[in-house]
Amino acid sequence: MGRGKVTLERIENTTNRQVTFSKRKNGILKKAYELSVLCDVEIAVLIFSPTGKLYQYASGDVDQTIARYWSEVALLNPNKQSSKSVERILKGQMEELERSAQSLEERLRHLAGEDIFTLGLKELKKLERQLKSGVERIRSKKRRVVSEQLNHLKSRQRDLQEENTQLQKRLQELRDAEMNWSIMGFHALPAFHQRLS
Amino acid sequence: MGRGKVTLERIENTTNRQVTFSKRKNGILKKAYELSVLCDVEIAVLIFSPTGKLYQYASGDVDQTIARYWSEVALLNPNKQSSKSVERILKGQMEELERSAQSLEERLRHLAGEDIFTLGLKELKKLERQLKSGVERIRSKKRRVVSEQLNHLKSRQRDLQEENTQLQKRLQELRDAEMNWSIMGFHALPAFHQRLS
DNA sequence: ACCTATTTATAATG
DNA sequence: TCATTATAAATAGGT
Repeated sequence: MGRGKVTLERIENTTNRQVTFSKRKNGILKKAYELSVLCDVEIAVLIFSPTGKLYQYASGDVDQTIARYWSEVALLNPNKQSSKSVERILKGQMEELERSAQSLEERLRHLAGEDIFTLGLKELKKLERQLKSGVERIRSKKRRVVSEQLNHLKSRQRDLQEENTQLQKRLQELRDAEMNWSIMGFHALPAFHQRLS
Repeated sequence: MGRGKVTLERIENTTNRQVTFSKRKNGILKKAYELSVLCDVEIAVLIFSPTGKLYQYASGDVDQTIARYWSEVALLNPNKQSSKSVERILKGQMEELERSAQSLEERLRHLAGEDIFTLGLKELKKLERQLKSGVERIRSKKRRVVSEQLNHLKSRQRDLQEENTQLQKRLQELRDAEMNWSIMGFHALPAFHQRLS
């Protein structure tokens, strides 16, 4: 919508691209706001400009929307929660736990209902067994949740530690390079480019 | 854009609201796609329909974009209040789970008490004992492990993340400074010393 | 779901 | 970056 028709590919002219970004970003954020008001829905938009700046809109709390997203995704594919974020995995396991607790409760409701006086001893013993195994299932799930939480946090921690080490190293290299320039003049500048890339 | 001008308030007619939601949702997702292509930017859109269904678009990986959002937000407010929100939500769900387990236990106790005269006394008492001790074991273990170890690890993780953010920032500053020298000559060198210190 | 009158977004331009 | 305007695109209301 404009004087020329748009072709759906990266705008090569930098200025045009930035101008278009600015305009369309505002457009999307406005539309997101309108949708949330008109239709009373939860929406979150995250945009990172070419220069890395963050623009966002959220009808409510961004974090809450993200949490909701995680729970939804965890429900949709319970198997793919492998190497993703800690919170997402936690959330998925929570949902699983909740489901199993719910089914147990359902069975309890049944048991506590009017049928209880009609049922014979055998049936009641059977229900007892089911209850026991249900509780045991929950217990083991909780155990698994705890151990997986710890494992994931530990591995995340290891990753961060590793990353920190690399960053420190990089920073030291930059300091070394800078020192070389100070001492030797600026002939080493190209080396700086190499170290940075 | 349509035959009538739109007023920015919740559409009360349910059918209209759903139709409008469907249309505008598609519009926003399309615009998000176009923006990502035209301007080569990272963007993520999360929409939850009135019925709770999730619609989304992300130029790359949603989780990665969310991760980038976290790091950016952490950089903007160093008081790191944002990441606590997710924790709060998860904690709330933990507590909900705990409450549900508690009510489960109560129901079991109640059930056992009522049926004590109808059924085998010994067996029911045994069941109750097992359930009580089982639930209590779960609860205490979870309390101990989650609130202590996990809390500790999470705070360490936050510290590391914070440190990483600072390091990244520092690196970026160095890159910026280097770029200035390339462009403007080396007049800015003293500033480099300041930035490093 | 499809149509089309209208509104809205925005590309080009100054 | 800001304002204008011609035009493309989105969509409200209707079928």
